[in-house]
Amino acid sequence: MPKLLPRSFYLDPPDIVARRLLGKLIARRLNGQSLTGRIVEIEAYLGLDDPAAHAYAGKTARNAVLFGPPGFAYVYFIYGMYYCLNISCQPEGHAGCVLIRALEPVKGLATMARLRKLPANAAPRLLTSGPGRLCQALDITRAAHNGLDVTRRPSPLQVLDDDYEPGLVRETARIGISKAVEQPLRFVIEGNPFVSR
DNA sequence: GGAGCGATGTCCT
DNA sequence: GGACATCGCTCCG
Repeated sequence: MPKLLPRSFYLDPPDIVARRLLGKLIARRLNGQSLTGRIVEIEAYLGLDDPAAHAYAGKTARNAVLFGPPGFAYVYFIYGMYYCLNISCQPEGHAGCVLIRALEPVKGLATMARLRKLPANAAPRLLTSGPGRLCQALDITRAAHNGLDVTRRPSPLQVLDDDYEPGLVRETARIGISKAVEQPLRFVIEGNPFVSR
């Protein structure tokens, strides 16, 4: 039986937490069904000293969750179309987070395909490989999930540990940003086909 | 299989 | 007004 990750799991700096979250499960409870995916790609965003982070400019209404306690979902709307899922890290007052960039779909693939508006037999790679895609596949929105505690039971959004051991972890530069591009704060499971692009 | 680009809402300057 | 932690579509080879 997978274990719910406790709040203490998220107390450390984002790069530590990001690496440690690889291989863990995101479980989305939707209409009595469980949509589950394994984290295979993730990025760390630091606080006030990371120009690429949303928290860089200081606390605003949008990013307030980042400055709160660890273990809470930070969901934001991007490019007028997509949502991205983050989890806050570090003690209250420290604005670190991790961005979930890709999942390996585990359970509920047919529902994920429907939510992505793809045919039921669509390639699994198209379901959750990318931060915008995985939010669509799991029906994660800012209105419903921003500020949600992911360490609580029950919850529509949880992070679980099923003792899966990821193989080799590769560390790379982050994707899609224009500032602090050189920092190696992206972590992927080496060779996993569900890593984005 | 890769480069180029348009779609489209929200927030900050 | 511009930037934006994206995606899917074209067009080209």
